[in-house]
Amino acid sequence: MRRDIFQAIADPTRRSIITLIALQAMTPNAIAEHFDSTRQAISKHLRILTECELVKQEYRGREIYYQLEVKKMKEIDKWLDQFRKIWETSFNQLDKVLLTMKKQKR
Amino acid sequence: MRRDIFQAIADPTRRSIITLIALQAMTPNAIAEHFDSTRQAISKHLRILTECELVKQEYRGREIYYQLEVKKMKEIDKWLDQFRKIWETSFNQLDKVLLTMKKQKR
DNA sequence: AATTTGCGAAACCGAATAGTTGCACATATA
DNA sequence: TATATGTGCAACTATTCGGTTTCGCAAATT
Repeated sequence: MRRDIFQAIADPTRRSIITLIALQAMTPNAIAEHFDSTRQAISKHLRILTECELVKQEYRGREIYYQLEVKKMKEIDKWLDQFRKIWETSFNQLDKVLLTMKKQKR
Repeated sequence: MRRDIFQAIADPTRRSIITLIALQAMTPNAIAEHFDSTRQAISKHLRILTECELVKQEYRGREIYYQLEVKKMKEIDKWLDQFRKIWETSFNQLDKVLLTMKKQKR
């Protein structure tokens, strides 16, 4: 199923899960312990995160380890690029204005 | 009303609007011309974007000009920082963990 | 003064969402 | 072999979401 990564990170619980499994692979049960909702609810979140490839699974016996696919996060970073350019240039424009004012002062 | 910025950028139409008014302030009518949905639908999106302060309004007569508040986008960038640290390491820590797990498996 | 234009708000609707409970099933463990 | 454990899936529910249509109102235009 095709999933939107921005829709995936819209939910605060999912963002917490992402942070939780960023450095360590964890099982659904272990993850669920960090939240108030049921294991099934967490499982649903993991399904959504897996569907948009933000999270990868590794099967070990009856356990499944989930862990963040960090590379996928770059997509958000890439989308931010267009705005990064703006907030950098708007800073430059401010410098420009300040510079002009200094020049006029003389 | 308190709004979540991540929930705001979850909708593809809203992301398009954001890009559209990133460099130029625009009226709802002008924005709506770029989409298939009605002006009222766009107005709803603008309301949500305004509520989470991603967009600023400027009243001019009976017209209202909407423009992106670029600074607010930095919040997303800031959230990405924790993951940027991970993907920027030359030897991915995540791969390291996986390797350790595979070794323990043997 | 009468009409047109630009806008937001309200009421409504179908679809999606996030949560629950109750299962089925494979894998460990006794 | 019998039981406990880890997991995903299905069915159901309340709520939210994105869209439309209809309306009211203020500002511009005639």
